Amino acid sequence: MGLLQSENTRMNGEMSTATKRKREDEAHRPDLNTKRKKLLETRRQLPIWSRQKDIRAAVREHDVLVLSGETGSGKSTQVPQFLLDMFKNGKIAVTQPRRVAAISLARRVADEMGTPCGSSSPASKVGYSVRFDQSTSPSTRIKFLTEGMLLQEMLRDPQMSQYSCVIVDEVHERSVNVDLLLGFLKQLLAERRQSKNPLKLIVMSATADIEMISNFFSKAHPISRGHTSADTDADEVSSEASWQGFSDDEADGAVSPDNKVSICHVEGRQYPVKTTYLAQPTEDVIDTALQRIFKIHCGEPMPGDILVFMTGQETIQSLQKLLEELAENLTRDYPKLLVLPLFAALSQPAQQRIFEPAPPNTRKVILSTNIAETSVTVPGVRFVVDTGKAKIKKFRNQIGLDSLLVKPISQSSADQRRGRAGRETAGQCHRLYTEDGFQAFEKDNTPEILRCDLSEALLKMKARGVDDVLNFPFLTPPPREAMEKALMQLLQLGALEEDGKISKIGQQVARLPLTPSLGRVIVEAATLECLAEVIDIVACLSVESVFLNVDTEEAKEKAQEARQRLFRRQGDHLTLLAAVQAYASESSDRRRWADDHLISHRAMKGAMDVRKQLRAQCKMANLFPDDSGPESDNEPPSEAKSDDILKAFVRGFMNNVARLCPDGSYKTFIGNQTVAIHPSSVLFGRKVEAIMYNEFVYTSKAYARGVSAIQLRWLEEVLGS
DNA sequence: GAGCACTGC
Repeated sequence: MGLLQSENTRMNGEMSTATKRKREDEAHRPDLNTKRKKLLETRRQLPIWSRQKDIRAAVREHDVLVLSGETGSGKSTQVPQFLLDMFKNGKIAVTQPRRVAAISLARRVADEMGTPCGSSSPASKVGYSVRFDQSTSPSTRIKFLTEGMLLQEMLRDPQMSQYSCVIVDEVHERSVNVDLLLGFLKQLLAERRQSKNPLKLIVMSATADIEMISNFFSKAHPISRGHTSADTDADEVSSEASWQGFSDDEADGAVSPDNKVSICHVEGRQYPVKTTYLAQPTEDVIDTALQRIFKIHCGEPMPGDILVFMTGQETIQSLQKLLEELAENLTRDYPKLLVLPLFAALSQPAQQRIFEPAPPNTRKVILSTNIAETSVTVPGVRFVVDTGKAKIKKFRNQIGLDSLLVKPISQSSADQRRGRAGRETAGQCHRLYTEDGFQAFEKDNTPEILRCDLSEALLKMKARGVDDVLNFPFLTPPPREAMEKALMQLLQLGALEEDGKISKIGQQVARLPLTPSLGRVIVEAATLECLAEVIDIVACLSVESVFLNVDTEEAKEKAQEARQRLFRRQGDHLTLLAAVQAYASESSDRRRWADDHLISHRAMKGAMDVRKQLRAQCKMANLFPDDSGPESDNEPPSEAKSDDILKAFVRGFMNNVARLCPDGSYKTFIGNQTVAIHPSSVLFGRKVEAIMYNEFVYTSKAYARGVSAIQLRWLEEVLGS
């Protein structure tokens, strides 16, 4: 009752809108039903439709179902609906790696079920929850969430008691979050099996790795006998070849007949794609791509757009220039060519252009980074040209440096790229490498957990009560040294006690949507009484670059002039603070202000969202001094306060300090590595006693990003605290 | 004097 009450109170503020929405929904109810019926026809055509009984039986009889299904099988939308009536007392959670996917799947499933979506009506059965946007109702039965969101929920409610079933989708992408989730869920399954409220888990992944995933779930936990399956209807289990209870398959007899994991494969629906390779490896992939694009354009009938996978902004823009020059010279016998770049840093309207239909008699060529491999679906593509390379980030824990280098992609990544040509009709994939080259690729992408700084993952585990992180059930255990390095880092931050248990500070940090270093900065700022200011800066650091890149000399001068008022000699941190304060106090036209200052409006809006969230969380954690609200006054900080702000950052980034050497270079305080100030920094080209930086990235050389000038004596001061 | 692929809380 109390809970219900507060739920109502919370909704009160929006009552008028909510009531209005409800009336609208009721008026549209016949519409919802018509839509549902119409969609039912489409659903029946999906490959997965005929497998409903199998899937239900498997979930009834086993704790875990590992389901592989290629693109177009319909698994993400249908499986939750197939299972819904089996879980009368709890919700079904469905995780997705990306926000847009979670939201659009929720909308689609709501339409298919003939129910309103999310918070639009209290009767809505399908909702979603992503950062900054939670849309559920008291009647929500199926909830789509991002992986990170479910992890946060798990920290607050370790038993996940509101869910009877968790579906983890797109596991083959192997984000750190999905690896953590699966480890936690494996432990939770064992706990909940003993309870009145057992948990079912469905893991959905690409075909290649279902065996390793089912091994993961069946191995370390001993088989439980006689678990609840009162309503089992054995007749429903079909014996199709692609369907296996694990016992049929396991030759070594390690798993008993009533094991708890089953696997199931569902065919996808893709059009055939003809694949070609080079006979000889190419020296100049841009030139080869250029020639191949023209060969396709001049040789293949219309319609059919071309999607080219490349490594980054720079190569994309140079190929775009070459293509446009050559396209000028095309005779009237050929269709026109429209070249469209696609990468994440591109403005939203520029990205939208790929969805607009091309003018008559024009073929689109989309030059894209990896963004088109998973995040963005480009319509109308019949031809894929694949350079076989991508920029891949890897953390080197010995020196605490991220490298971001061009590397060959994996075979599964190459196949994913190829699949982009067969979504609407039969297509072609032109691989700009040899078949031997393809065979030499790694089979799968290296899981992120083997490539990243582990401190955040380990802190989350500690916060969930996993004391022995070295023996955590990892799908792919990271090297011991990497984990030890991360534990050392957490200890140094004061997030762990000497005995390895999580500290009070660690608990506070783990709840924040930040890396442990940035979280520690927040906690330090609270004691130095500069929290509001530090939140503003941290908010900027956790979004894409606030200051826009400018290409031309002319634009650069203009930007320099417009931003002059914002620049602070101490460095990037106080400059970001000045930018946020100026933006926040701009009451009339913020977009125009951003444009005038060559500041990304999108990034600034993102920073304001993060700021709001961090302020709320810090208030909840009582990090603000008594009665002082999180509202900063937008006053420029005094000299002393500026120093405190930077000291707070030094507390979280003690290993990221470098001093100026007589030869004019900067060398890290720990490890004596050479580091250059990144050209995007306001300190670029300046010489100061010492610098502190948030990121240490190796691209063409080792760069420091997010840089401020500090005094070396602060280090001792901060360490004393 | 030279520039970061992509997600997520």
